[in-house]
Amino acid sequence: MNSVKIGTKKSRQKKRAYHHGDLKDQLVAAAEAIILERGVDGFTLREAARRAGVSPAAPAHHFRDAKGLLGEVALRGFKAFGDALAAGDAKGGTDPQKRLAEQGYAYVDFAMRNPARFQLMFQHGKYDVEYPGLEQMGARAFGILEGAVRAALGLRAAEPMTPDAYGYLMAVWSIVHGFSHLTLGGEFDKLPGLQGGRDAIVKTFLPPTLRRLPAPGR
Amino acid sequence: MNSVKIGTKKSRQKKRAYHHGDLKDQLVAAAEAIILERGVDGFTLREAARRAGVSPAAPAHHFRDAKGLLGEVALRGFKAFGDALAAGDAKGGTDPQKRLAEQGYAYVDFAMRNPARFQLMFQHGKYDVEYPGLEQMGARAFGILEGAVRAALGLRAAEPMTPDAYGYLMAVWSIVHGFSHLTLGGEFDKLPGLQGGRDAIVKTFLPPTLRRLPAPGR
DNA sequence: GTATTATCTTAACAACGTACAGATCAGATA
DNA sequence: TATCTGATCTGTACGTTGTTAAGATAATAC
Repeated sequence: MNSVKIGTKKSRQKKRAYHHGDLKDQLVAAAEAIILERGVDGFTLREAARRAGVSPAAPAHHFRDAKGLLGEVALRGFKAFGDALAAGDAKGGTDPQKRLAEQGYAYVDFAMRNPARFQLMFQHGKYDVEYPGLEQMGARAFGILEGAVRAALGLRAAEPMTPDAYGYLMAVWSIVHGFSHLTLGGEFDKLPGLQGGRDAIVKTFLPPTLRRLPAPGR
Repeated sequence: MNSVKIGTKKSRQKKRAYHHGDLKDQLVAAAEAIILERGVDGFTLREAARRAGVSPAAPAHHFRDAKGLLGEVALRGFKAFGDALAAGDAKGGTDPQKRLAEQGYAYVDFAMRNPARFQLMFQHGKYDVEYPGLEQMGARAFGILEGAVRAALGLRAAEPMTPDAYGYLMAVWSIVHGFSHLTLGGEFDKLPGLQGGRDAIVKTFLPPTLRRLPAPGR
């Protein structure tokens, strides 16, 4: 009845071949699913291997150890995070204050849409911080935020950041990060009048919060 | 030569008695030492038992499980945290803005002085959130912060919090919490000109950050 | 003094991360 | 085509973890 495709290299085979063919990516996908379902602490390398259908020793050929696999997850997280911040920045157009506000919203929005990834990314003990490319990907995301702060303060690219600029940057970063962290931690859940889930909370309270960001004094 | 005190109930004995006598507190002390040395993830129940000089099964008579022990640690953390916030509040005197700023400083200062405890307290998955007394101790600490916000907005105790008041509260909480979390996470370490350790960072940059807190609009 | 209860030990179990040796397969070389 | 080489995966095993069950010991109550 059904036509059967067999044995071609890329076709889905009922019985998995001895060689998996796509193990690395599937381990990453499994890891992301696990931390989403069970939290960052709920991750185990063996469970990831189980979901990919391989033995517990198989991942070692693609990642140095469990923290290495989570390093790859963090790397992809910072990539997506940077992209989200850049998109927010672009959405802000030429108005420096709007760029900053849009980036702030994008920051929190990313955390809401990627809770497990976000929480992993800021738990340095959980993954291999030396994982190749990770540091620069994090620096890239940070740089996008710094760019908007520089613009808001009228600093050119060559100009060094002033102490006041650093203070401003830290204040902006602190407020969006704190908001994200507290929301994901459920700390705001106790507050009454916040029915409607996290999205509603963000939509309701983030704009006025960002509006409270200090105007640049320069 | 030496006079020997033996067998009195409270005296330190070279060979520990079969009954420990002070196991619960020593387990808590050991747990706090471990998370300080090795991070929250570095904690193991067996290591805590080892340091207290008892078998791995002994803690079960004082705490339901490992998360229960960390629940006690978190409980004591929230107690000390609330005390610190209250002290800051008192230091602010009668000026509502000063009360709030002093509490903000106390918030960050607590995190800097109790990094492991602070990080544990805001990692709900790590400890038993149902641990007796924990929820109310957390609510107490939160209430102290809310009190200063109410005062800053001129709200009486009986008066309900307005949506704007909640927004203000969340902004204040977010900024001090985000600052604490990012500092402890080492995220600010990359920023140049911040040599001198965390204490220096706080002393230099927290005051201007707090000065950027929005004035109450009422 | 005896019984009860609280406290601790010993022993065991399943799950974990990881290392090691060997099996299997893909692709290059000849 | 045949063989070799390296990459990929399995099977097995070791030490560590949290937790439980059964028994030993000491403090307390009666």
